[in-house]
Amino acid sequence: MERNTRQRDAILDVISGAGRPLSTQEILAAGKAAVSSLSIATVYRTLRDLVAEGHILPVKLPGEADRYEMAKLDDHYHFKCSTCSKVFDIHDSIKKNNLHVPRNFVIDKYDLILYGQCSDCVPKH
Amino acid sequence: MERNTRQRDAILDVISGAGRPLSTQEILAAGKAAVSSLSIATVYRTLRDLVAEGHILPVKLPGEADRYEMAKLDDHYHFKCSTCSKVFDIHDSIKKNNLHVPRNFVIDKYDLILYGQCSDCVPKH
DNA sequence: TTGCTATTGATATATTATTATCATTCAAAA
DNA sequence: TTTTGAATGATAATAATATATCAATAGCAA
Repeated sequence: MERNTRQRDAILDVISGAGRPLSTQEILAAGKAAVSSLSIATVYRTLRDLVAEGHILPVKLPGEADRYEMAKLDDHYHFKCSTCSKVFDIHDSIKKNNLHVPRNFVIDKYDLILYGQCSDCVPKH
Repeated sequence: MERNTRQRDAILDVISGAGRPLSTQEILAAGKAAVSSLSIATVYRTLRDLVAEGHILPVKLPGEADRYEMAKLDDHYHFKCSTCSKVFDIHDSIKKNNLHVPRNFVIDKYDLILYGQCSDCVPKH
């Protein structure tokens, strides 16, 4: 129950080569360059398996479908360009002692998402 | 085309009295205390109108339906309790010069969401 | 009060993302 | 090579929200 298929290789290559989280449609489109018959069903199935195996992680943004990126990246948060909708990794972290919560609340983790314009979409002056 | 209905008043009262963002189901349940016939369709319609009029704002969390809170609250971010699923306002902000983005990226706004246990759900020692 | 019509309640429908189904294909063991 | 069943592709089914429909109700102006 574990075969090395061209589809699976293509999908993992696309994600590991992207450098930013990709949507299922981006993965489908880029994967077709390697396997033109690639189907969206295979994309979803393979993503589910790769997540279960710990190779990739879903990136969740409010009101949007999951994107995917390699697991085991350094601490980072995400930047979404409001114009082109691409999401970028920001390799940085905020210090937990900069976060203030009410008495007796306990923080497990946080999600920080920045919104704005990426360098390709910011208006040139 | 603008009537003051008991339903609309009840919904706005529920939101303004909550002190934290509420889901549509929470609004429906709490609103029924004032108008027992209240329907989910009216909740959605009224929320849409209240957003359009600028009275309330949607609070978006990854992978979840919108919650709603009063507009024009001070700067704050959100804390979601992983146990009871309630979302709380944290009246604080992070300084934009603590955020680092690539050259030529421009930040418009950010979303910070903390996850953990609220005071009601944190295990007592 | 009455009458008009915006709003409501109940429910059907739309939307969007993801999963299930199943005949066909193909990876890989023999 | 041949064989076998896991994986694929195409598409139907599901799930979870949110919107549209429409007869009945109820604000509110006269």
